[in-house]
Amino acid sequence: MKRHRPLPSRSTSAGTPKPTTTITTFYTSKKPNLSTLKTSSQNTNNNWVPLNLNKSELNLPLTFPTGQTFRWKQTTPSQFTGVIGSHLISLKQVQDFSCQNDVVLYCFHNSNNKSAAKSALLDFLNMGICLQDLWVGFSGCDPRFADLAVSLSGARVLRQDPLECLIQFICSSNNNIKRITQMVDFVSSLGKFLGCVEGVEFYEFPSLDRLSEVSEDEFRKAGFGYRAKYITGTVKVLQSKPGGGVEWLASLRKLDLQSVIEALITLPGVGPKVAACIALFSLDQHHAVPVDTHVWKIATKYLLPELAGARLTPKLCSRVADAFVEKYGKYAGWAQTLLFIAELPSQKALLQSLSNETKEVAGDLNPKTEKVLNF
DNA sequence: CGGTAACCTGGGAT
DNA sequence: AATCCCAGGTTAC
Repeated sequence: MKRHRPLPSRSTSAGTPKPTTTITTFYTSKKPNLSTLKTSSQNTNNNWVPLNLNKSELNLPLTFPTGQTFRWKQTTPSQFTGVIGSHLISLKQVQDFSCQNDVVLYCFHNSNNKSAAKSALLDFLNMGICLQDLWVGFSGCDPRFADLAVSLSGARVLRQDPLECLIQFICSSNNNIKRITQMVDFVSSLGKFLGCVEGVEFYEFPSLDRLSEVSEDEFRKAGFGYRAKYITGTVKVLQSKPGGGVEWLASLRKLDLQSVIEALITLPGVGPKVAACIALFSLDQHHAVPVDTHVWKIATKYLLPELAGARLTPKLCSRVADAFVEKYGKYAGWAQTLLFIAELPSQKALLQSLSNETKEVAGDLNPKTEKVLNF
């Protein structure tokens, strides 16, 4: 149907016969020097501090590795590590036997200013919003949501830095998680090195100016494919904004969803889906609903069965988003997040095994299997 | 203006 | 072995 491997495209390396794929070194982004390494590895004796919440407000594995950020890494089985601004932070979930519940702890690896780091963390976690309250509402208007919520509690929407979010989701288009992560890692490595945790390197996200120093060709060599020109193009447009691109992005937080989407899709590489992701995950647009292939399947299955079989066009895209808002209200994006997670192969397997525990025999592993019975 | 064919890339299915 | 298909889409025709 589609797919033809045509002519070498116009813009890039037409005249340069590349001696095959030697991963050239880019912009030697200052190798981590010994002193920084030292300050960051001192934290094997770091102190963990409890956050005042439990698993139903924040479940780490249902929040970090589920596609809203590609910058956080699982550094131990129970621990996730990432960067917020210039703060290198780990979170981990442990059992608290005294109250029969899981507790989330945090640890600052490089922050002199603990209170600044703490407020940055709470802001990033969107802690001003009570997940349980939202879910009570969603469960009330959707019994299927209520079922899923029991097994998947604590799937929270983060409040990320807009530039960081924008670049990540430009990388995500028509792409798979593994390669998206590689690409985001490359972008990250352009920023200031902050330290290692469990052998994993962490960097501050690069500034717009730093990003503008990287050419389309360099992004291509780093494996960005046709998204290379999206990145350089978007960076250029942002830099042209009066007052600066970062300010411009931040100003979108005060606008209504429609205006936010319209503004974002003027950036190259940003269409309706990516715009909705940026709006929801970084611009306080809680009712933005990113409609991708997964959500489309969910919608045609449960929400708009009359559209089953149709292809996902931009128009239907917004129709699905509208249907979500109609059903779930002002925080429809948060509802979508859980429904999306439930569709992920990993979670699907988990839900399946949970049901099998009560059914003793592993039955149908077909992902098409409808909701599992709970006795 | 709405619908389709290209588009980088790599892994898995046919 | 050669193609096709898909992965949290966007763009240009």
